[in-house]
Amino acid sequence: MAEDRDMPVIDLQDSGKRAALFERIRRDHSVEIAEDYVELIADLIETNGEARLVDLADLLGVSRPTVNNTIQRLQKEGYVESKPYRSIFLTDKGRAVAEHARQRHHMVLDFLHTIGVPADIAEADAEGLEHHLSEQTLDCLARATEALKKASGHGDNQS
Amino acid sequence: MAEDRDMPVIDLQDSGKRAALFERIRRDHSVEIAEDYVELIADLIETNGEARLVDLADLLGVSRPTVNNTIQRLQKEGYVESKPYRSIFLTDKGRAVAEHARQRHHMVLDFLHTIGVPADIAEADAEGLEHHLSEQTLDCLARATEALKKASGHGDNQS
DNA sequence: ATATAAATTTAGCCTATGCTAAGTTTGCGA
DNA sequence: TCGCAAACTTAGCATAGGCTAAATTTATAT
Repeated sequence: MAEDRDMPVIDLQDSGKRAALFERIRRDHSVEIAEDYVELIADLIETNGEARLVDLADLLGVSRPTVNNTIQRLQKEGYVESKPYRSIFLTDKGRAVAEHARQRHHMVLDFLHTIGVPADIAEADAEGLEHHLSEQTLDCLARATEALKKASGHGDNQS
Repeated sequence: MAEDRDMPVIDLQDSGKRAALFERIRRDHSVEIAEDYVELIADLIETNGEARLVDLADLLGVSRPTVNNTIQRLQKEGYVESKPYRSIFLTDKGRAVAEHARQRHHMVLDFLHTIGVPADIAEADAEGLEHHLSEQTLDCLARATEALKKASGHGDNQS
């Protein structure tokens, strides 16, 4: 069991590089919620014709005031638009983010299904993963998914 | 490319299921930081013999008081132990979490390398992804990595 | 031995995200 | 039309995670 195991080998010298990684994580967090909201708002508008605060709260599992707060932040940041007591709309910026988020969501889900993760677990994990993929990783993931599909179904592909 | 595309199809009926997914995300967030700290503390102890607050702060890219706050929370939650003005130690619980986190980190990194993500991008993405993988997905990911390695190098491709 | 530097802690502030309880507005039905 | 219920907002609170500035403690070097 004497592999290379860990080799953490921390350069206390240049901690800046490592610090930058964590900085990205922290930055991502604030974007994550925006993406979840915006994606859900897009879905609601498509299926219901409008996005109401009360539906968002139910679907997100948080209280109405919480949604209200966040919507106001998202409005300040230019993702959504809404007038008091009216339903919520996406700005162009918001729509772009929603579309992007949805693409990533589909891709991650497709990948997870392809490697054999059960549907419900895939749904849950995708929700967490989709916010942490760079464009390049997304590309590689798409190619890997294709490769795996071909490899597994080379004789006969089910589904 | 006219696939099934979106099909959001929101069940306003049972929003509980969807809400549970987001609840998991929120819960994960509080665990994420704990994992990052604990993993880093383990690395520091291995390489330096001890984990000092000042090194953690530098490596994480946050201020010393911030680390101090978090360490105190982690102590309350039973991950670490430290007496005032002394360096930081892991509890058994903390060591277990660190080991688990490290395994996941390695696995994610191995996978990302295998699908051709450049090393520096893989490092950055792994940092975000590793906290959002269920055990089952981790298993599937390990198998997929093996499959891809075999597939790409089955004749004798270089590296 | 003691001054000084380095490390840690405390105090006080900010923002984001949650909450409940208590107003307002809107809109529908009688 | 007008009252009431549902939807939304405001107010006030909590926690987590950031920060800077100012103690305080520890360790080092002369």
